[in-house]
Amino acid sequence: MGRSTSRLANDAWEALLTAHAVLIKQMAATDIWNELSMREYDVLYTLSKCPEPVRARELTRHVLLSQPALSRMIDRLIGRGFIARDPDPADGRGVLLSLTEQGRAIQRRVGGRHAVDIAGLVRDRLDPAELRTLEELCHKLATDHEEKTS
Amino acid sequence: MGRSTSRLANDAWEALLTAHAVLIKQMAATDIWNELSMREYDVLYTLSKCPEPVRARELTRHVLLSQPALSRMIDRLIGRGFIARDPDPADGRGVLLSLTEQGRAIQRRVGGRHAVDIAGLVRDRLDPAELRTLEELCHKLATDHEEKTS
DNA sequence: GTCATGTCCATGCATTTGCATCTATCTCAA
DNA sequence: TTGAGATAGATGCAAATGCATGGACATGAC
Repeated sequence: MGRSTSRLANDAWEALLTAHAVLIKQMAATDIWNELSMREYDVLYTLSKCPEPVRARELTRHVLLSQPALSRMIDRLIGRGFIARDPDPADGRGVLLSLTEQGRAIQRRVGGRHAVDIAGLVRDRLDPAELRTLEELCHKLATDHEEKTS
Repeated sequence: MGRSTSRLANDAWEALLTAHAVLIKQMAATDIWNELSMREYDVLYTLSKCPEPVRARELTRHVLLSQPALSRMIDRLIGRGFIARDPDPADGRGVLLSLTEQGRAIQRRVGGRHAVDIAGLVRDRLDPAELRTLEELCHKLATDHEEKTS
C-alpha cells in the first residue's frame, strides 16, 4: 500500500520478467520447434507482419538480437530459402528483407501451432477483461517516449 | 471488441513480448553493465532473493538459460568470487548455491543503478494504479497451473 | 540387498552470440 | 565539389549457448 512509485515500478517490472521467463520456458518445452528455433521464428513472424520489405536495421529494433547476430541469422534463413535480401534502391548502404513464399508458409505452419500453445497457457490464467487490460498496459510500456531533456 | 478469447490471449502475449524486448533493449543500452552482464546479474539477483542456499535445479527454473549454460555460468561466477557452490548434505547429486559477500556487494551495487533505470523507464509510462494492475496480472500469468487433465 | 529407472549436475562438441572493427554509403556544412 | 562525421550492414575472433551424453546418486519394486 505504501510502496513508493519507484518500488512499484521495480516490482511490476520484476513480475513482467518472471511471467515472460515462465511462459517462454513452457512454450519452449513444446515440440513444435523442430524446423525453426524460437528466435528464428521471431524473425519470420516479425517479417510476416510487414506488408512491405523491411530494412535490417528496423528488424534489429524489434528482435532481441545484436546487429551482427541478426545479420548472420538472416544469412542462414536466406540459405534455407525463407528470406530474400535485396539492395535498397533508396539507400545504397541498406538491404531490404522479405519473406519468400516458403518462408511465409513455414511461419504460418509453426505460427498456427504456436498460437494454440499460447492460448492454452494464457487463457486459463486470465479472463478476457484481464487480457485486454494486460495488452493495453504492455502497449503503453512499449511506446517510445521522446526523451526531451532540453 | 469481437475478438475471440484465443485471439485476445495471443494479442496480449505479443504485447507483453514487445514490451519486454523494448525495455530490455533500453536497459541494455545503459552503461551499468561493465562489471556484470545482464544475464549474470539476473543470476546474482535471483540468488540474492533466496534467504538460504538454493539448488542449481531451482535456479534453472527462474533463469532463462539451459541447464548446461547455467552450470558453466556458475563456474565463471565462482571463479570471480561471487558465488559459492557446496554439496547438498540432503542429496548427494545436488549442489547448493549462495552468494559470497563479494557477490552480494556487486549485486547491490549494480542492482541499485539498475533500479534507477527501471524506475525511469517504467514510471512515466504507467501511473501507480496501472503499475499495481500490471504486477497483479503478471503474477497471475506466472502462477504454475497444475495441469490436471485426468 | 539388487536391479531398473529417474533425477541432478557436468562435459564434449558444434553452433550461435556479442564485441570490435571494417567497408561502403549517406548527409551536410563550407 | 569536397571532406568530416554519421549510419548500414558484414566479418574476424573469442566467448557463451544448446544439444546430446556421461557419471554419480536417489528411489522404489522385488
